[in-house]
Amino acid sequence: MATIYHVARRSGVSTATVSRVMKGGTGFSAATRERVLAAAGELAWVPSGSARGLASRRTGIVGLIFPDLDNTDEPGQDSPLYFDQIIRGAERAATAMGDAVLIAGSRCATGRDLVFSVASKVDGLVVLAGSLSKRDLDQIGRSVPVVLLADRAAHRGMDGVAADNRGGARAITSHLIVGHGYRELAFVGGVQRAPDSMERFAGFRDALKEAGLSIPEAPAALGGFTESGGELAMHEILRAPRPPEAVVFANDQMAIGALSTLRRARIPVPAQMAIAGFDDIAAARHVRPALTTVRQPMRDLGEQAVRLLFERVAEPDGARRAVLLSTEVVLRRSCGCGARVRAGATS
Amino acid sequence: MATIYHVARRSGVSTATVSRVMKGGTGFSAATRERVLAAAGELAWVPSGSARGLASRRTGIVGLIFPDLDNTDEPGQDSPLYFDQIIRGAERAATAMGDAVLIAGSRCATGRDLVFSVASKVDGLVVLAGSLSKRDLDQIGRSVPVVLLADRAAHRGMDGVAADNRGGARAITSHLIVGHGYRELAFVGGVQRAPDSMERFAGFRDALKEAGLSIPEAPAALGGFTESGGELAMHEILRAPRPPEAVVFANDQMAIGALSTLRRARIPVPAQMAIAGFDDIAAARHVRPALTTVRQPMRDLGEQAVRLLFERVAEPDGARRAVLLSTEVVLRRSCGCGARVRAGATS
DNA sequence: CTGTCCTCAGTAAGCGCTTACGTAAGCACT
DNA sequence: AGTGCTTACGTAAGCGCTTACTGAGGACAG
Repeated sequence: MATIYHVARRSGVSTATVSRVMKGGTGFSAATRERVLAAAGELAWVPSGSARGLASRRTGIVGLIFPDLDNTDEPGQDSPLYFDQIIRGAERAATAMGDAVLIAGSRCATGRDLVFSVASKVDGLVVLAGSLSKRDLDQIGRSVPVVLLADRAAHRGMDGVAADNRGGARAITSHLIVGHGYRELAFVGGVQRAPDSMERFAGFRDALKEAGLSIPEAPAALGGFTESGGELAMHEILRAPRPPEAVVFANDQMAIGALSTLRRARIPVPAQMAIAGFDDIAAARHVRPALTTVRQPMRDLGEQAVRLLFERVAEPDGARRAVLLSTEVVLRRSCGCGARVRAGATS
Repeated sequence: MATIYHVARRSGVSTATVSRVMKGGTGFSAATRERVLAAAGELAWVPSGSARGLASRRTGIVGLIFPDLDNTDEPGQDSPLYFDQIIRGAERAATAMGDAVLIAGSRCATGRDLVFSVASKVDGLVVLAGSLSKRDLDQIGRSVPVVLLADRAAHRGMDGVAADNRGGARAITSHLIVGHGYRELAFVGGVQRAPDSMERFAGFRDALKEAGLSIPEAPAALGGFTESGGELAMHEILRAPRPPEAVVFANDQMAIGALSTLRRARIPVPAQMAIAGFDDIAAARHVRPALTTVRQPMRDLGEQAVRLLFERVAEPDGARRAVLLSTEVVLRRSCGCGARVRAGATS
């Protein structure tokens, strides 16, 4: 394999000049530049990323840590976390700065080690909520800059970006109340104490309070964030002496499961019961009735997180920042809206 | 930031020993090991990936090049290429070997440069079909091992893995003919000369020939792989004096678009016209009628590609290999099947 | 003619690891 | 005591770049 020395010799300059040309800075003539580039081309030389990284203390890579990339979803199922959109957003922001994105799931066999190995290869890390224990997070934070993604509680001294779950849930619930006049609403959570679910429930309660309706202490049911969980949750709700007019789910998957249950029970949606989800996964448009939901700006989340990371890398001691991205209510049939209309954004 | 020297001094050993301990090999006592690990922990030391890479000529990273990660899909739309599944498969295989995955899209502003920059940071590259020109591919291939993903034509001297598009299309078309007795079939392609589309069309023709039916020269229409393209293609097909009984689409997106057109035209599916897609995207289960389609083993593709890459890295001069992964017909309502049943795999 | 500044380019000292090689000590067996 | 093997560890030479420093030469002002 060719090295910078070969290229330098072949083009008759020093390695310093080759380096300068490759970095694209200044300090060389046009003629020199051409000679160097020609030599590099002829030798098919690609500067070693490792050597560059070592000498310049910048790898040109940002890391993205997911909780469980390696999960065993049925193929053909949506991932509840929209990994791909986040990755794309991150990739876009990184590419704009000439960086690449290294990804890793933390929940696999060798997860923890992997994370540390990734940390050693990057200039900074974007960590999704739930990927790391507080301890590991702290430890990692001591060796590279970290931005938390979708972690409601900005960790001590770390930057964070998240979607406005609470505002989104409030907005969609208000739409149900104000736009359609429902007075009996229920909320279905994912799993006990899941931060996303709790925030969305808080937003749900905000809207009820605002409308002067009575506020439940806890979600009417829990569905584990899955379709089948949503089916069961809906069964539970139907068992109540007086089922609600509308129910808000903590994510789309559960809402879609609930739709199946309702179809089987021959309960017309939205005529007899209105349904709303959260996330706007791809399937939400395709189920019948199409699902009213709240869109999370997943791609923007990834993009902003990486931007924040760059800022932190450039200025390690700047003030920490917590960015909150607004969500968007997407109105479809399941809430009772006739046409597909989009409401404004929250916050 | 701590270095190996600090750790060595603190634990009273040489850097060589620290290195050996970190690599997890042999050549040190248990007591030494503990001392080193303790020192490393106290100093929050993470070995520099760059330095490691430079000294050992292994970065522990595999690269994944996509054509257009940075595309501007509507959020909430499926990506036609199942990027996330491929990424997961790749990540799984890489993680199993202790490696991480670096991803990059090649079609963005700085795409080409990015690809070369990625090439310099990895031990090998998995390149998706359509990401690189033959020239660039050759050039990259001269500096790192490359495995082609989903590229029908294994490039000179490169390993490749792909799904059995032709076999899958043949299988699903045969099902339409043999299973349901349709004799008038049409095929809708994506874009002119798109390799995937052409292979699937070839499989479609195989099945017709096998059944002794007359074989069209070209697809009945082209839909550009998008939903709206599928809607238009179906309009075109309906304009024919005698529309077919069944139509096979080169991907699910177009088939789903076609379903919309048919619903609006009040043509019952599958009663009056049967529909089949290709890919088994998430939405295929959710549209009504649910879409009969062919599942591509996307995750396996990613996994196999990375495995192949490791083999090539380990043995640079071994014989090149081309792996063909079988596809699976997924029967749902849109072809005329009553219940959701799964047929066997192809090839 | 001298001093100053600017441009283009070379010299060489690292960057933080890995690893080939060397050494010393311990042990078993002559 | 000598030989040979094994284990445990240190020495030091890189790996292929970047960059601070230095310098040569030319342009230009005084």
